[in-house]
Amino acid sequence: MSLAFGILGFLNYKPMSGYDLVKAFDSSVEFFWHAQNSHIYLELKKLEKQGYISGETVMQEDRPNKRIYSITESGREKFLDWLAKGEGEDALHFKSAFLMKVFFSGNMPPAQSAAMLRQFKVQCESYLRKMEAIPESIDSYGSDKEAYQTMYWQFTADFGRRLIETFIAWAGQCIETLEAIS
Amino acid sequence: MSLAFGILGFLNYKPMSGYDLVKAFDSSVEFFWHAQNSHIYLELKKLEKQGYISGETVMQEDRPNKRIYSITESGREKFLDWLAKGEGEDALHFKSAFLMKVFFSGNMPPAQSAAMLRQFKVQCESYLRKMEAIPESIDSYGSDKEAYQTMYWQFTADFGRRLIETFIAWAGQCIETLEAIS
DNA sequence: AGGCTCATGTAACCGGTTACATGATTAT
DNA sequence: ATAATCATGTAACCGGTTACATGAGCCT
Repeated sequence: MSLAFGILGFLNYKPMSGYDLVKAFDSSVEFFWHAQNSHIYLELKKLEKQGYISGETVMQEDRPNKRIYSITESGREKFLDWLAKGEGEDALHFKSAFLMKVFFSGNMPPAQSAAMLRQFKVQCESYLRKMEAIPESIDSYGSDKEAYQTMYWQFTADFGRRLIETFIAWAGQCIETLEAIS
Repeated sequence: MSLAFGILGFLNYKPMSGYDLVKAFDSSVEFFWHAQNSHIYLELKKLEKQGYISGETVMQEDRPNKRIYSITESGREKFLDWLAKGEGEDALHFKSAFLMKVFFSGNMPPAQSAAMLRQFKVQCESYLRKMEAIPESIDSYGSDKEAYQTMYWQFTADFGRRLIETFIAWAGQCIETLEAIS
């Protein structure tokens, strides 16, 4: 259900095409909600059929025609309802195949699991460097009157940074422990 | 695919029934891989059909009969292959509807989003208290020769603790920021 | 009498992924 | 020439969830 709310959220800012939405997802919520373009187009059709958004085809000459979607009143209502009610227990819910692998890593030699964790740590570090550019890009994007919107974007970006830092610290300690016993 | 590997991982320790597996998931990997009992039973049938596990019905008098599954050679092979190869980019992948809500929280009054975050923080704190008992329960469960298995269980539990602490610190800072502007 | 533990499932559904397909225009 | 950008989709599949169903024995 959540992709639908993401779409409604973006369309609540302003009308957009499927293509615009793909880019919006990619450049903002990507790290905690990856969306396939195929999925977005599917969901747009569904939301339109349900009356939460309405699309209008815009003819273009030098580019392919496009379909611009706007949120409807009932869509806005649905979105705001979703926003207002807390996630409850689900807020903490997440899935990680990587942690499952760590859980069962007693089945390989410590040297190998240490190598796996070292590789993971390196990945985190390079991801963190990429993330460090995000706060500025948010500030430059949302200027003027949207300032109180961008604050929340900053919050999620900040969480991303903290999460990666936590991963790095944790992996570092696991590696130390593994090195100590071998 | 990952539930399958979780099942193979547990059956690699020792043969178990579906019921045992439900409990095993619940009391160990639950926080990063929740599994429905219906799903586990479904997956067991599938894995048996594929030849990765084999089941044997055990008759009981005072309790319902049960079906004990053991991992096969090809199952063990598949499991170890999965373990050995890294997750690549996917290791960092996760989804959070809660963060999506935060991202769009500019659409409600700051007081309301602050309340949401406060509630979230309280939830985290009570979850953390529950988690603090886990390390001991792991130590008592995996005694003696399994010591080097339990180390990895400790790793994942440790990550869980750090994650929740990160959530708490982050939420605290968000709340402060929100209070400062209102 | 009521609820928990043991024990196993089916059916319908849904959210999301993978793979594939098309085609013009514009920038390098 | 080649690749990227703009722009939109379809079909098959799959992993997982929700809701429901059953029933004996044991504990309080």
